[in-house]
Amino acid sequence: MRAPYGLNILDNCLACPMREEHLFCNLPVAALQRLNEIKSTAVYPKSAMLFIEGQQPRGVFVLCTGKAKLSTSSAEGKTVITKISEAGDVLGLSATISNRPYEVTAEMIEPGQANFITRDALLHFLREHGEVAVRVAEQLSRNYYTAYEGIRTLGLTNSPSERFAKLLLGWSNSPGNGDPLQVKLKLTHEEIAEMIGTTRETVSRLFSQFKKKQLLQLKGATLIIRNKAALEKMASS
Amino acid sequence: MRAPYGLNILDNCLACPMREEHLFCNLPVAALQRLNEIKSTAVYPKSAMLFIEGQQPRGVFVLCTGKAKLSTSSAEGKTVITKISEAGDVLGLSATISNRPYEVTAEMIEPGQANFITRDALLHFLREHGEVAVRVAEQLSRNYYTAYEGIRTLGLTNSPSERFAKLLLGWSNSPGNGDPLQVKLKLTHEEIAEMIGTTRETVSRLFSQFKKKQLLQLKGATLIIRNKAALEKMASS
DNA sequence: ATCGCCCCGTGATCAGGATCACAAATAGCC
DNA sequence: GGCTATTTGTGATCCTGATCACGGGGCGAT
Repeated sequence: MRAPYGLNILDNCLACPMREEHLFCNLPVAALQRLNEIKSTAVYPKSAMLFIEGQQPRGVFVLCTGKAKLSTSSAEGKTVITKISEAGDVLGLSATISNRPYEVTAEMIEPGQANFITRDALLHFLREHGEVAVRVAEQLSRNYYTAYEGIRTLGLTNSPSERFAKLLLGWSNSPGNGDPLQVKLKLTHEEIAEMIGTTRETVSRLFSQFKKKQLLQLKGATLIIRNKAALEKMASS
Repeated sequence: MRAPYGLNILDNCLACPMREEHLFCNLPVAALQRLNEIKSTAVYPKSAMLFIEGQQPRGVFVLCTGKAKLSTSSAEGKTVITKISEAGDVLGLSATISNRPYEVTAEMIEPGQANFITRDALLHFLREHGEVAVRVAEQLSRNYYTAYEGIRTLGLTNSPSERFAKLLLGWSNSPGNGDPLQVKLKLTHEEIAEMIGTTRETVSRLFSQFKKKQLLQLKGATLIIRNKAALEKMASS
């Protein structure tokens, strides 16, 4: 098996090591077998676009490895990142289900593999396998909750510092990862700014301030949280 | 049939005059009949709470008549209104499906009737009637899109005036209603502020400015849009 | 090594809203 | 019809973060 971009390919969903943790992948064998037949697999380099905001939905992408950022932009070039997707996420689901244009752009920020399922194949598949439709509804609910959290933080929180604190805590409470106080930074200040609705400069200043206040520390690209309690107080202020 | 709060009760979904326009109500007769059996009907006065953010989901409400506002609040009492729900909307769906706490508070702002379906009954119903599960997925996708729009406007738009213009245009393009240039105002400035993430005072000033600029006009509680083109330019600026 | 490109840090300025504080107006309500 | 409670208009002040500007640093290509 070729390994472009230095990655191993997971060709068979049934043999996928992460199958169990992934909502959409942890299916009855029969369904998964069928899924395995209708999917096509590809590996993407960094900054590859899986799909672009406004395109007619071609189908869904199941992210197997790597990370992607989901973003939306305004006419004037301002951008918001709505989510950093990780392995196991299903991208483009709501657009594909409802047959409306993709509402976000999905761009790889870490190279990885994604399985693609065309809209037609997916719809057929869902009709055949009712139990999967429930998964779809679950995933949609999840997406909704995430979007919803976004609204809460953007709407209820007018200070960038508060949102910044929230973001840092979100990273440190990363799921599965036992509350690490160290996080590898993978986003540029610009991208962080796009996540919390502020500017690059402000993010830069926030890092400075937070360092000065002993809330955090930077070792190269590793972020160390020094005073979690204080961050939590800021975040919920 | 009693008519509390001056409203007629729609007791039978099959005979509902608005059945066709409502995504969740326009079902095959067999399914609707069953739905009719498992629902319970109630009429709510203004400012009645259907459910409150954080509560365990008891089930869903199908709004038959009237309007409700969906909102979420922070610890410090700041509030965002995420949506004004109209007849035909299904409230509490994602929370009920995923069995997570209601993520918003639903409060009637115009008295009306709602049919309630318990979580258990709904889940049974969905299993029996697969075609309805598709409706649910559709409705969830819809909700997602709405939430998503919220993020876009809150995140990409930092000026209240822009968001205000957007809101006005949203009203004037109200669905089904052939682009009326007149809209009956039903929200207080405070509530409008909560929709566009600003303060009551700013909304007041925005109305003044927009009137001065001949963009709109007020006749009592009726809003008349005077210069739609200009509003559109502001909204997409 | 050198160039060029993208990131990052930080200063100076500036404006738009948040906030506070009243007064006027309106809407319900008995 | 009058009375209270809510809603609205508007002024004054203040302050945060957006914007502009520029220099330094890292890193990959050639």
